[in-house]
Amino acid sequence: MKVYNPAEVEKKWQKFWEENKTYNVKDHVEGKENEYILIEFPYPSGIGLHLGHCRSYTAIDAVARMKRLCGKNVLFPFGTDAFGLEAERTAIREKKLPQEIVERNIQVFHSQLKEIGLSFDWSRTINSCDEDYYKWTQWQFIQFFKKGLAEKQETTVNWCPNCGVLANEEVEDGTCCQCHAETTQKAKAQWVLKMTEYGERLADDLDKTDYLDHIKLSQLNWIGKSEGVEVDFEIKQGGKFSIFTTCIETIYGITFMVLAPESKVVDNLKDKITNWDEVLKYRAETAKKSEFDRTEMNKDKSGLKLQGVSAINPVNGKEVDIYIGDFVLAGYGTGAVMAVPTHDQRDYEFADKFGIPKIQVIEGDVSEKALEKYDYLGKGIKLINSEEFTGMTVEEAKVAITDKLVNMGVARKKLNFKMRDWIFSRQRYWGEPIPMINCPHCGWVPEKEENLPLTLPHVDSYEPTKDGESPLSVIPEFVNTICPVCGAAAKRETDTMPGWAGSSWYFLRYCDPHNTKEFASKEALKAWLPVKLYNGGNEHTTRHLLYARFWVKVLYDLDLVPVDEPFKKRISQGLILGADGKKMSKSAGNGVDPRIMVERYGADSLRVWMSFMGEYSEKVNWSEDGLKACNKFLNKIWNIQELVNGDNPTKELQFALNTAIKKVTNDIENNKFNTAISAIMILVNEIYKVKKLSNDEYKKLLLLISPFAPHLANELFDIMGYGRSIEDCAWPQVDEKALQLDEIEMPVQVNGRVRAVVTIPSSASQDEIVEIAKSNEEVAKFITGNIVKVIYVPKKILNLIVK
RNA sequence: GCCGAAGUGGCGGAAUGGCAGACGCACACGACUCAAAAUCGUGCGGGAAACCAUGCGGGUUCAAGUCCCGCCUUCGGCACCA
Repeated sequence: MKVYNPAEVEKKWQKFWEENKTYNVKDHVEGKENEYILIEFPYPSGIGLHLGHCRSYTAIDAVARMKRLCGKNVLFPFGTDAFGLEAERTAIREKKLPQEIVERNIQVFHSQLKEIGLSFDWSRTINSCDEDYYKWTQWQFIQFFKKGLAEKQETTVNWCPNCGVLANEEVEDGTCCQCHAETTQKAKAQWVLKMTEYGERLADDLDKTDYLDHIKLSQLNWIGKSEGVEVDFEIKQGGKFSIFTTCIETIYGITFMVLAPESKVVDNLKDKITNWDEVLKYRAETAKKSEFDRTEMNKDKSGLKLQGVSAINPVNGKEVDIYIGDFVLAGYGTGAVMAVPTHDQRDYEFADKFGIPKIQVIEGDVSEKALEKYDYLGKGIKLINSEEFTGMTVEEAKVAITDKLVNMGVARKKLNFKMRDWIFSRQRYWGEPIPMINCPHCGWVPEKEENLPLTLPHVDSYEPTKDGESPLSVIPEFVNTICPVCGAAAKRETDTMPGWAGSSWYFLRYCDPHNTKEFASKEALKAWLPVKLYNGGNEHTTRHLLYARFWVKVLYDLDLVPVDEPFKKRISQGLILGADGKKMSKSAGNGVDPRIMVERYGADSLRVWMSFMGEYSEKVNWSEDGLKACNKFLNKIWNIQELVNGDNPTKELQFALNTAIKKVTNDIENNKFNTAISAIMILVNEIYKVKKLSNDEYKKLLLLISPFAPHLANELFDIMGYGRSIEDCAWPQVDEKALQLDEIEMPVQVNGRVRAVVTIPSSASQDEIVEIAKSNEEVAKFITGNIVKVIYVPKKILNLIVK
């Protein structure tokens, strides 16, 4: 017998798969059901594949491999997401073009992925920064625009006086991470996709998916759908503004109103406001704070009373003061709130700080803190101090007050979303150019679709400009163009799209990656969608997932894709931390290069260890000892060759084998890879105990390990003459008969404590089992009185309650 | 702060409300060997025992790592990193 040599075996099979295009898939195969299994396409960083990629890719590869053996026609594609700030910064640092860096990195990625034996369909590889890919990203943006879902809006950006617009992660404690200048918030017109129009469907359609519960919950919380009322407030000195509230029942408790400091309403009142200087000062202070700082609950409440103006509460005509406060954001809701200190803790603290009176309108104790909706809803609590509504329950009053205001014509029922529209502009070089043209006569018009892709010009300098405009804005050949509608001289949009753009639809392109007429044909999309299993990082369970769902819903409404939910099931892998329990990083020096591990122990050992090291969705600490152990385990499987003894299945092994088949099948299906491996280990231990097995039993063992250790399993298939390739075989079926036992072990408790484990015939009745239990010495010792109750859970436990 | 997740032996981790610690690592002992490595086998939470043990404090239950209430700690996200 040859010794197990992973390097040799793995090279052989990787070559075999490549030459035979084993994992290339057709859209239709007679008699086979299609199944689409997807991993998030990575950013191809220069470091190459890291352990985190290995963990998720090898685990999901195991799912794909098992599904194929189960007779499914499996699409399991790979691509790279190369646009974005990270690539741009790397390029600036290395003084190279992003294009060059990306190309180099992708090559490294591909070869590394092949070295760990992933069963991707390499004929479908895509890359989000390729022209024939982003052509379609641009084309889809134009469809969004034509549908009225893309428009320029006034937004706020982080502003550094030296470096221009900054990403949030480039701002540290109010200073620029590059030059350490103080940053401010600045208004800027940007392209926005109107995602809030899809808010309700994005929330409700989660019911159509099988996402893990916590992922659904994260999505729902992010969307933050709330039902409430939008109410108009007249300003005594002229004009009006609206607020949104989910607590209309507290409207009689209003003692002040708060506007966002930068609100247009405030500008309109400029002549009436007698402390305008203070307003300007407060605005300047606010501009220094990030949104995060502004809305943080624990911070000191800040605000400013607008002197000389007041608002009228429409429900009772009462006059109340108007404040500006930085915790109210101009871009969120209506940019104004009603304040009821007795029933909202933030308003309570604000009122205390500014000496504003409080009016209690709901029964309860408000002497120390506000009585909030979580305290009073659903308990039949009644209103006070609310004119004709006094004495109604909160729930009755909600309806009655809304009706009254709606009838008065000053209010509307409304859905509000915490989720905001998607800011789609970046003043960066390394992204898809937004294919829009600003014509002095026609306004914003899209580039002609036949002219796409609008290519990103190759330039020497692509660092952000000092004036905060995109690097493209200083390239006259790019900027100057003619209007596609009227032919007048016009200027191109110079902003590029965010990294999220290409990743919002790449899974559609995999269905038909070489199509030059459409982003994908209807037939191909129909053949594969929806994605059956989508795996990605936990950090993407809110935003990327939401953007992709939104994008697909829009395309669905345009009749361009056949599904309105792209992903049936979504799961996430946990992080791999360093051996020291800290995040792997260069500075911590705790990083591990998968290539070196493959060199030392082989790809199959690494694959098995990745799956075995812990619960898939939980973080784990790296340990090379565990990898060594997996190598040892594969060696044991290799050495079983010598124990194979004829073709008669041994009865003693059948129970262990079928238990393993059942467990491994269920576990892979449910993404419990660690216990799947442990089930195979138990089987192998059993084989070593019995020391002989049949060809059929060995073959089934090899099939069970093949999703995790495909090279080893294929090689042993070859050696044992079970077939040239494991791909031609079927996944083993459970023989339920082999799982039937004549006798079972039954733990016996007395008063809830296990006192013995007795062996009982599996056919025994409850009474018989009680008799067997009572006659057990250990049990009898603890039966010191009468048995007053017997709790028997078949096949689980017997509990005797003694008094 | 808000949203989400996690906390179990020396370590990684198992456990549809039903024998806590499966499986593995490390360790110890034994077999093989001149010897070592490799391999194979045995043992392995604490405690003499009664019992005590799943981050902390309460509760529900015949029975709680698991369910409920209140805390603590760690990690991820919070909209221009993707």
